[in-house]
Amino acid sequence: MDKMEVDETSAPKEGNPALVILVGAPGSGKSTFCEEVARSSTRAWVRVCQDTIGNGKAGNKAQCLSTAIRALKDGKSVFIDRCNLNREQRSEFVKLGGEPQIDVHAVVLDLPAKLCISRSVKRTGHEGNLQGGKAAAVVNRMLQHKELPKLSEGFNRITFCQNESDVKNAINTYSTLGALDSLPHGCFGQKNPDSKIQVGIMKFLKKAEVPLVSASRESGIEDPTSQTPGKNNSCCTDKETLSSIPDDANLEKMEVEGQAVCSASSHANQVSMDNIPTLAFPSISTSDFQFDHEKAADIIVKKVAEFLNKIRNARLVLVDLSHKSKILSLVKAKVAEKNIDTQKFFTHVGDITYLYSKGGLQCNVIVNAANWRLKPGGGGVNAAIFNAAGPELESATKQKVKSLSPGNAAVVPLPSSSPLFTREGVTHVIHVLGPNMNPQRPNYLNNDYIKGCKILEDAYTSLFEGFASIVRNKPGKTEGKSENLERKSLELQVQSDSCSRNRFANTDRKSKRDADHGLEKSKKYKGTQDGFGLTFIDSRVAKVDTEHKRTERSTSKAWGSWTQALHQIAMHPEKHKGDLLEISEDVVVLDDMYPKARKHALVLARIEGLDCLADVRKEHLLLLNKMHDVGLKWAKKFLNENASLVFRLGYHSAPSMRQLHLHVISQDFESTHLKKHWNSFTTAFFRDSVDVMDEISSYGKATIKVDDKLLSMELRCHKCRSAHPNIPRLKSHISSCHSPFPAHLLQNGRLVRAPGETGNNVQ
DNA sequence: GTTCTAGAAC
DNA sequence: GTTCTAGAAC
Repeated sequence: MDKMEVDETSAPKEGNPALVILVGAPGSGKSTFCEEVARSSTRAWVRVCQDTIGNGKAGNKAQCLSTAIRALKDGKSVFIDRCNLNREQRSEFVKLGGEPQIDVHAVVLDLPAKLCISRSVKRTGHEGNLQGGKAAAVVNRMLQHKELPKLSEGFNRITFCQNESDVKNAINTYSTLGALDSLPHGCFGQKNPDSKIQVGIMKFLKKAEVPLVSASRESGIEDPTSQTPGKNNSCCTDKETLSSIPDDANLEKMEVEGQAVCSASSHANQVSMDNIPTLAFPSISTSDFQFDHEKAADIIVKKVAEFLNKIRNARLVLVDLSHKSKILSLVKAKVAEKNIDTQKFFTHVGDITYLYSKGGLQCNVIVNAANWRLKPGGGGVNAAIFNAAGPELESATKQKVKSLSPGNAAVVPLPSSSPLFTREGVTHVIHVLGPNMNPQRPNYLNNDYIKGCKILEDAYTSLFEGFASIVRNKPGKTEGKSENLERKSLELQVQSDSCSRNRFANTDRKSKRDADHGLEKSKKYKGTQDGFGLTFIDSRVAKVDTEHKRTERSTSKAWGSWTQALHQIAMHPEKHKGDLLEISEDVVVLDDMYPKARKHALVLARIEGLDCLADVRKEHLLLLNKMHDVGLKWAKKFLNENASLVFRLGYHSAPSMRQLHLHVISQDFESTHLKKHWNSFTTAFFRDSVDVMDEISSYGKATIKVDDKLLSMELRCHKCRSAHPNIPRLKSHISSCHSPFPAHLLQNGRLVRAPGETGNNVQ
């Protein structure tokens, strides 16, 4: 193993203070857990309990945080004894582990709700005053919103306990943790991490939460508490989880595949470095764009050195697929001549989309060698990253940027649903476009290396600055005691050399926004930026812009800029191909960008001038029929995937988005995006497609209910018609309402179900 | 204190 | 349409 690739000296020091964040509902036994461990442990444990922190009375999160900080400073290990049932509640505590020598653990007491409730109901004199009858409701409610912790949140170790024997084992594990010991990193004891995904598939995908137990074992760290699989430790009873540990056979296989596999000891090393924000990047332009390797290597080393001089709490990794990579060897050779910290910059051989799961390297941010359209496909890194990240990256990218000029970078936060996020812990992708020296590709620089080098330097500057903006705004685990200093120095440096289009303002809030937009060719600034050899992009943009203005003028209703998206798609579906479910002569079908239910698609009319239901006349009847049929077809397709759904097809009386569109929406309304829209889908404001067609054919016009009262009506369940005080309460009701749909919806085919599903088979 | 919403900005 | 957040409601 090359010394540069892994630094042997950074193995976790033994005996780190541990920050153990308990996760569990009231009655799950958090306090008991802490007390039992503290009683028999030789370590000094401090239990931070929100229920008692205010002089024996309930306190707040801030008090818990400051108590925890104090205890950790004193070298004590800390239990955070509060429910911590969702990521957000945990995040600030996880950040306390910013000091690399603190191990951040989660212990999840994921016991049956029944048990928690019965314990809560029975107990008296509970610290949090949660006991008796109201406990049941509270526990139930809390468990509805539980989010199990993931390593990607910043935990070094997570122990899941699903029954009392698991809890016993975990208590034992922590009780016997001496002052000088540390526990293996990774995920332990989760029986079925995601019940939606088959275990076999998880195995195949090499799940993100690869337990690192083998790593520390093999690296010779003696750990009295780490046990042989299945022996005494709940964490190791899960064979399926264990099987994803790269054992010898797996290692061999990965070598064959040409994947980088660090030795097991490197896993342990990486873990200790995981606290540092890490950027993994491929060499830009040296592959398909045929940029001279020697020159590129010089630029990489120069830019890396510049960046590392500015920012201390970050790490850069140059990644290539093959051990034979010429650019890696060149860069390694050049780095060796320079005074560059090999812990802060090293090379890695492997697939950039499997850095953590296959390479054990935790990288928060990865760089994509993108094309100017920011489209998936092509090949190489771009194809690999878009493939691995799933459609989430494509839509997140599209939302932020349309195109990229050479030398520029665009930071795209990765939605947490993306496999790259869940499996690899990648939070951002930075798209970057380098100079092209390949005559076969557009914008060929005709061997002009003066221009080429300048653009390549700009590309690295942009992408590193993009990374800096992420580090600065989302410090994550780096946010520790030195946070303020670090932030300030970073801010000053970035400000002092900020280029004209990239300004960071002083206030947190503003700078966050700026950073989001700073480095990229955002939609807003598109066409106004200077770029190299990019006239064709800009003229294309200009054309679109004038088109906007023209169409805006032609319509009577004043549509704002954000209302145009659907219209643009209807007029130029080919430009949005990747986002669309279907394109035909008359209609375009797409998933609603912000689905208000488990399935929510739109069927768009493609003719110009048909903006909303009010515009529909008899001559559009055929089109309406077509839209309905296509909507029905897609509803059926969705029903094939999930027969329990029920669909309703209809139009909003007064849509917010221009261009007539038919909603095909499942009636579960199970979506985080459903907020104030409830009444627009469940009152007469929503015009069923079948009714609209009838009205048009009978009267030549559709009934439109634009009364504001409809939208501001009380919130009533669409099935049982019960009223609810607010959206969250309504949502929790509809998630469990088994009433049949009201009679009028059952008529005339207003509801679309799977054959045989009558809706009467409720339990 | 926390949850939720309304209204402005985009 | 969403995002953001002040301040109302609980």
